[in-house]
Order: sequence, then C-alpha cells, then structure tokens
Amino acid sequence: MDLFEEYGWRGMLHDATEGASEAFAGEPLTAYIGFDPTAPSLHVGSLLPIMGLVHLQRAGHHPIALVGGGTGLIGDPSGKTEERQLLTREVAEENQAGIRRQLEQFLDFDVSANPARLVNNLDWLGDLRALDFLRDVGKHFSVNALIRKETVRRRVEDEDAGISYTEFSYILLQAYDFLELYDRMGCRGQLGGSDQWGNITSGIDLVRRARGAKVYGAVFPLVTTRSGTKFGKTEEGTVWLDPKRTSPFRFYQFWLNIEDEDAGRYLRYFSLRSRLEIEAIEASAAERPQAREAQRALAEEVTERVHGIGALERARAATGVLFGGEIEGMGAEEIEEVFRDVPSSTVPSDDLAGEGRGMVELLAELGVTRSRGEARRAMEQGGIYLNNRRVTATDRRVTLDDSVEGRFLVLRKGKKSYHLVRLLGP
RNA sequence: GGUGGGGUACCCAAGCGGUCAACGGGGGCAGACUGUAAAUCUGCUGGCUUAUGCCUUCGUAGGUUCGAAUCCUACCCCCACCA
Repeated sequence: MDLFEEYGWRGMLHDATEGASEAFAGEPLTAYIGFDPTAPSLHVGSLLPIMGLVHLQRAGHHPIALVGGGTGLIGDPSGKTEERQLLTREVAEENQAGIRRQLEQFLDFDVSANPARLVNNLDWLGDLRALDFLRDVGKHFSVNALIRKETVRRRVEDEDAGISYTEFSYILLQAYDFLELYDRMGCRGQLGGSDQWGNITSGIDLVRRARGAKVYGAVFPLVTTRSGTKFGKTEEGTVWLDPKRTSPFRFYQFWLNIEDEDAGRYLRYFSLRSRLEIEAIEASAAERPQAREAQRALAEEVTERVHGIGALERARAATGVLFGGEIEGMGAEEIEEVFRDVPSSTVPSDDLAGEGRGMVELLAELGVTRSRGEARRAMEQGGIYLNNRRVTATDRRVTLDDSVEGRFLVLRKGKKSYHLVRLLGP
C-alpha cells in the first residue's frame, strides 16, 4: 500500500496538491513537517501530523521534522485573530529541545535506509541577510496575492487587530524553509495541518519560481470531537506529551474516556494497527460498546508509544484499582506504586495530628476544588470521597486516623478526579 | 463629522432607583441512570472560618440619593444609518 492509500483509508487526508499522490507512490522522496516551538512540549493536537510523518517513514520515504526555531521567533498569523507575543531566543531553544525528545519516540532516527532527520530553521534563518532575502525570496512574492490570502486578509480587514509587518512576513519565511530544504536535502514535499495549506502552497510556488522544480504538499484534517469540544482539552486543560505536564495516568485516562462516536476515527488516526485489525475492533465495538475496545486499544498503544511500557503498566494498574476495586486493604507500598503518576501533593503529617484539618479547607488548599465554597458544594452533593468513601459532612475533619499507614490519603472529586496526598513524617 | 443604539458575571442575554450576587440560555462542576460513553433528568455555578453576616462585581471616573447595574456629568470603546 502506498502512502496516500494509507492516508486515505485512515481518513487522514484533507487535501493535497496536484500530483502529490502519484509522486509519493513511486521512488522514495523526502518530505517535512514543521513544528512550532511555542511550548516546551507537544500536545495531542500535534499527534496527527506526527503520525503523518510516521506513515511517511514506514512507506519508505525520508521524513524531516523541522522545528521552527527561527519562525517561532516571528509567530504564525494563521488561525490567530491577534498579534502574537514574540518568543525570546532562550525560550524558543528550550522548547525545541523538549520537542525533539518527544519526536524521537515516534520516528526512527537510526535506521540506515531512511532515517528521520531533525532540522531547525534557525540554522538558516538566523544568519539570513535582509538584503539577500528581499532580493532572492521577496522578489518571487506578489503583495497583491499575499493580501488575498485568507489568513492575512482577515487581519488586514480587521482594523482593530491589524497585522504587523513581522507577521505579514511569516509566510515568506516559511516558504523559504521549503526552498532551503529543497536545496540542502532534496526535499520535495511538505505536510501539515489543514491550517497550513496557505503556507505550504506558498512554499511550493517559491520552489517552482526560484528553481523551476515541482514539489508537493498535503494537509491533514483538523481533529474534531463529536461533541464539538476541542480535541485534546480536558477539564484539567491541554493534554501534553510531556509526563511532567500531563501524567501518564491522566494521558491514559484521556484516551480511555474518548466518546464512542470518536473512538474508531481516532484509532485510524493514531494507531499503527493494520486496516484489518482496526476494522475488527470497530466492528466489535459497535456490537459491544460497553467493552470500549477501541478506547482501550487507543489508550494502550498511544500511552506506550509516548511514555513507555512501564508507565503504561502503572497507568493500567492504577486504573484497575481506582475504577474497579477498593483502596481499603491496600498497603502503603502498593498505593505508592499504583498512584505514582496520579496527581499528588505533600502535606506534613503534623498537620493532621490531633484534631486534624477541616476537610473543606484541605480540598481547597490542595487545589482539588477551586475554592472552599466549591468544596462545600461538592461535598453536599456527594461528589467528594476520602479513601473512596463518600464524605458529605462539611464539618468533617481529616486526622491521622484517616491515613493509610500514616502515609497516604486518597482524595477524589467526582467519578474520575483522583488526588493523592503524601504525608511527610516529622 | 452627524444621528441613533449599545457596553452586565466564563460566553450570550434580561434587568432600567430598593425585594439584585443580579431572570433565562450556553458552557462548567456535582449527583442519578449507564459502560470511567453518549443522550436524558436533578442540583450547583463571585469570594470568605455557612453567616437570615461581610467583601468584591453590571465599560472608566466622578456626582445625586437614606439607598444605584438602574438617575446625572465627563471620558473610553463597540454597532447601525447618514456624510
């Protein structure tokens, strides 16, 4: 199966330039995707483009991941309604390092035939001379055409937001990346999210005008959810790939909680299983949705790829205990192990000596609830649990007697939101 | 530049001198049901040591009044029509 057939059955292809499909069905080509270093970690929203590169590599082509260290200093106006805050060089560099590590978990950088490569456009944009750029690149762009571009036009027409010259130039810089990669590495394709279409086609035009070469582009769809919420956002916020920002436990839970209607589609996007396997899972999920096979398969596969087998096993174990069994009867050691990645805080055990602390106070202080008022409300409504036992009395006090072996408390809000409290001895 | 309309809590949107922390809807949180799903139903949704209590909030700054989101003045910003 060639690359575009693969994209096709997975529903990953939103649009492609003319000839792209045929080009990628033949000889191995080199293609790239850009990642914006606006944060030190990628989040699940970037997962689809990453999988796009993964399939590219698996199809025998040469993937390049471009970290936009240079363009990140400028800011992409696409999809933005306001002028962006500029990143400092230091922050951009830090962010890049984090992103690189995460990409390494998806792409093979060591295979000899078609190793993935990582480039940073700061390497060429950083020393670019303004005069050279204007002569060699600017010459090929018509301002008339640029102003007509959707993303630019919106900002130009909006008197209030406006667009700075800096952001206006962004599209030229990104187009120049393509030209640079074409020259340096013979790169013939660029992939990206559907919001990158305009930027990608600009790059293609530039390579054609400047070098007379035909290169290609394709974009992936925007990942949506059935219920219209933004994919990759939960009540806790963005789902990141960095375990320090989103624990493997929460990451695993995110996938497990995908709605039935979205699960099959996501499986096609994010799983490397074969078409036959995925269709089998979809069929059995349709028949027995309560087993949530598709969600499980997703959670297992993606968590393992991002966080490793150890973290997956802990997430699975914690899930089994929290949603199946009892915490009673568990020893401190077992809790320590199972809850390793569950959100936690530390409290001096002295605090709970004698009379202990008010439960309401504790909940708010640890951030389990946003305020004391919310803590009270949640308790009155039966949404607060201590060691998996519902607590409704708002004057409840928490003492050392409530702890497991004097070391842990397990707080819970609602069905799914767990919080472990470690007690620190004197 | 002229005329008219408007700026209310996370968003939309009522209120137009006291009974307003402010109707209603959305969103969010919690509960029931279920499958850690969706849909549905119920409760809650500014903060505070839960109190017929206090503090903060109705564009900004002043003023009138026992008392203002509601009236007055100035200013800022939006929208519509005219020029």
